[in-house]
Amino acid sequence: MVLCARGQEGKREKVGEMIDSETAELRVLDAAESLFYARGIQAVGMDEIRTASGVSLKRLYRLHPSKADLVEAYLRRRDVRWRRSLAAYVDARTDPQERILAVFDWLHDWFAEPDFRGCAFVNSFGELGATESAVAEAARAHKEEFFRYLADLATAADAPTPLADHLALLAEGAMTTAAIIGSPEPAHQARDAARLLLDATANGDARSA
Amino acid sequence: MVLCARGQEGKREKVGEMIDSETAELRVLDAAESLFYARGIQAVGMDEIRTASGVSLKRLYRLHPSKADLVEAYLRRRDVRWRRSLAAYVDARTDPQERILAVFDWLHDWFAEPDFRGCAFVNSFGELGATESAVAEAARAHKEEFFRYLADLATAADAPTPLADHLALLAEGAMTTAAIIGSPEPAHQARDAARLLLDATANGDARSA
DNA sequence: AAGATTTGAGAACGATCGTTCTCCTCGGGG
DNA sequence: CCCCGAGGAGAACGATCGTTCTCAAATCTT
Repeated sequence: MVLCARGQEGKREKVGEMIDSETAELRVLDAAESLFYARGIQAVGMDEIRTASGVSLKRLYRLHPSKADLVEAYLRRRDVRWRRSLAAYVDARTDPQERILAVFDWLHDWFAEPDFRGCAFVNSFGELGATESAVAEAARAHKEEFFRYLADLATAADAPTPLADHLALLAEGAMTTAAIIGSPEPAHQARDAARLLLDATANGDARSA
Repeated sequence: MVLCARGQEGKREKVGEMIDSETAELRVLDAAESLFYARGIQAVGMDEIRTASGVSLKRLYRLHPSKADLVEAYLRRRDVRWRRSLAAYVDARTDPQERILAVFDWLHDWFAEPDFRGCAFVNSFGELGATESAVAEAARAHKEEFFRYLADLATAADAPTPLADHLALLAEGAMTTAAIIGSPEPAHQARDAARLLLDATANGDARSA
């Protein structure tokens, strides 16, 4: 993944201000993530990423030969970090039903962050999904991974298969609703709904007309 | 709302090719809706809307003095047409619970349309919500109206207040999920979940720990 | 019928942006 | 000590886009 053949020993370690390729890449990805997520992809120019990261344009284009490449790197990294953060939070609980509900607690914490602006993949899909197929594919893959994770949590709780789909819809709806109305409250509502669905199926499905 | 003082009688009716202001506005809005929805707002230039609508740039800018103005008109019209279409579909049913479930049937029909690409407001919000506050506000207002409609359906079915929020999250989640995975199936899943929630509360809330 | 006015088609303008190029600096090897 | 290649800062280039302007044709007014 790293473009320049990271290092026959310390060929270019220079002094003081000089930064090596790995930290340059980190700074670029940090800047790209902050800016792309906060303002949208098309609203952020490469020059702004250069300024925010402190990396020269030349090096920026050596690390990512095009903006499309940088966008893909941004989405890739956002996907793994987002899912890792969620999994770390859920792993603090042991009871299978509690682990499912913890997903919505984690969502609430996320929604309450001051710079929360919805799901980066939904936003990117809405902006570029029709034009850049790589973005559409990244969003699809991210949601698929997330849904698979929910499905694993559901089967661990002995919940029937469709429940995982229902949880996914609640979580997904909470994300976009929280973003648009600007409140973390949908996380609580989604958690309540998830609780009802868990209880309804646990108590035997009394589905009368 | 109409800019040019629509008509001391037929002041400008010309012949043949000439089109009057009302049909020009319709053609512009049709073109804007198709293009903005299909490809995103920033990906469509004013020149393309001119070509698609067959209206001259001058007239286009007389009807909508800026692209931002056209975008707001697009969102306004999309909001009322979308909600009108949904209400017409739901009004074909009389049973209060059936009316709630009909929302998800309507969603399924929408998702199955070949050019379905998610909720126009979610997409616009993701693309421009951080930059253009009018877009963010339009999305918020649209979701609020939709949620109010669901709340009315829920109270008509004697459902407890939080159920309306749960239905909203399911519908919202189904929209973005259907868009990203490219399948209308989430509508069925959301309908199933709604059904479970309706039954769970109808049968008395058996919430045990 | 003739001048005033409006319109459409499209060129033009200015700004922005992705990408590349230039120039200058700086460190290392003879 | 002097050439050399690499790197940084930023100018430059080409394309796109929102918006305005030009100019000629067509219409309305009188």
